[in-house]
Amino acid sequence: MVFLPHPPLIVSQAKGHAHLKPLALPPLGRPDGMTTHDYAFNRLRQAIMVGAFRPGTSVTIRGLAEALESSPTPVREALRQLTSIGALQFLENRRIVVPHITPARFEELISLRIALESHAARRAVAHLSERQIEQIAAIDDSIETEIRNGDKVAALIANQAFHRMIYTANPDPVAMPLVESVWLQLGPILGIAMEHVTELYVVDRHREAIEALRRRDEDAVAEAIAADIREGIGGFDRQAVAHLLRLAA
Amino acid sequence: MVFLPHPPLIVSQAKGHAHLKPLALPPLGRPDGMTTHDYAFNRLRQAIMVGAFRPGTSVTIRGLAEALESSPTPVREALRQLTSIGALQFLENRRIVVPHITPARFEELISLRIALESHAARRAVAHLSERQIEQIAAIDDSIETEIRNGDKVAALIANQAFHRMIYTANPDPVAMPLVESVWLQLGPILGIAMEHVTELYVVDRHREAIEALRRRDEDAVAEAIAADIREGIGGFDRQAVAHLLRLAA
DNA sequence: AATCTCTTTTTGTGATCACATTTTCAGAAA
DNA sequence: TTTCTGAAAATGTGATCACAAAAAGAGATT
Repeated sequence: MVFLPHPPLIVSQAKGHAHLKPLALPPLGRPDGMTTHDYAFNRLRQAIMVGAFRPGTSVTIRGLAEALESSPTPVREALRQLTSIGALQFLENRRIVVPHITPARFEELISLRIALESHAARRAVAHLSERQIEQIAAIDDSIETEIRNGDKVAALIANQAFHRMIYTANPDPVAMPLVESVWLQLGPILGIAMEHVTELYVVDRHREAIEALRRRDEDAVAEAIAADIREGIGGFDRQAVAHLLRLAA
Repeated sequence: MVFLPHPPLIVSQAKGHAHLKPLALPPLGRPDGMTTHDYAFNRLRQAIMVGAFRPGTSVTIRGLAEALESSPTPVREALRQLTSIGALQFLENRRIVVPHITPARFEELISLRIALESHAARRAVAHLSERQIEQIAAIDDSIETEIRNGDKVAALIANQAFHRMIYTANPDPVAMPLVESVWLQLGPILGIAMEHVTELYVVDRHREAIEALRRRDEDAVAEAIAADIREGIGGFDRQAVAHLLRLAA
């Protein structure tokens, strides 16, 4: 597997949003052999998940094709896939936009995250090896490192890796794609939050979860994950969300 | 909206499965104005959800394009979307197959259905109007009618409509797409089961759910839905699933 | 009969083009 | 200044084609 370097990706916005500065998509290695479509899909997905797009942003097939140095066909496939998992939305008039978020929808998504992830965590406990638990603890350390470095995106990605590593210990991780779908839908507001939050702090439910994993205590793991979400991103109340959305508008 | 009639759809299987008889996809109206891609997606999705494809079946882009009287481009988009929601799988060698199911994966999917749908039901209770509850009761009646008619597919679709109507009462039904993803993944084994189950019987947890809805008792609704799943399709134990998969192989 | 090899066919991929719809925008009219 | 109108540009859609990889099949060899 050879990883080709890739320049930062600048996406020109649709004309109606010309006042917004072009977005720089985080670079992402492209293993050779990977199809153009797959590359486009993963690149966009990653960008949305870490909040590189604002709610309501509209993108165009040709624009992305140009940014990714390819043609409309594979990009359109990638965009269609992204709509299937709730990351994008094809409107009636065929424009492609990042879905808007309302406080109510935000609340639904958080509540769904809690239900889904505490379930996924519970179903993973029995399958985790001691070694895997130590790797999870290591990821948790890296989160704090990234926070100290002030690299919010890196901290966010590490936080997702923490959760993902737990859930995918299950040999049939059927819940993982659904979890990622919810993450993608929360991505845009997360991006806004990161712009307006000066200091990231880590909710220390991770240690609690790791301890519970070591004890193989399914209920405690599920509860720690639920609390982590509730006190983390879930801590935004309706007013805070509405405020953030106003700031971004 | 004009609905055009459409002939039954015969999908020629990939060569390696030539011994299987061609599958007839249930017809589905195509509103004019609907894109070719959308039509292909919905038609295939519906077919998979009601068990028209066996696990392991492989499909080809050109084959489906011919069956749908269109070209590869929109079909490929539809197939890519279907993989995003777990209904299909692109293998390493680029063949497109209906995912295989193992007893363990089946169990995970059922357990996920329970977690997801009892959550979705709970979050819908407060939003259901009296009128909607009566409509749900009417759908439940239609399920029994279809069963008496011996129309398994119609009964299955009505059963899905019953669940869907509850969950989508939520004005932000963010869980619904995830629920449908799980339904799609269970579709193929459901199709096998229907071929080998002579008599459909309805688990009478639906009445229980409806009663709980009338009382606005969220816990009781969630528990009734969970029990409905557990005692319905979830009632297959590992042995039964393994047996069914052997029969289909 | 089973295995290997080489040719033929099938299949997924992605670029391109024509078409219809939508959006944008300049200029006229109120 | 605001609103309306029509031409020009941009955009999504879907069919087609060339290419490379994979699968299938025929024939030879063991």
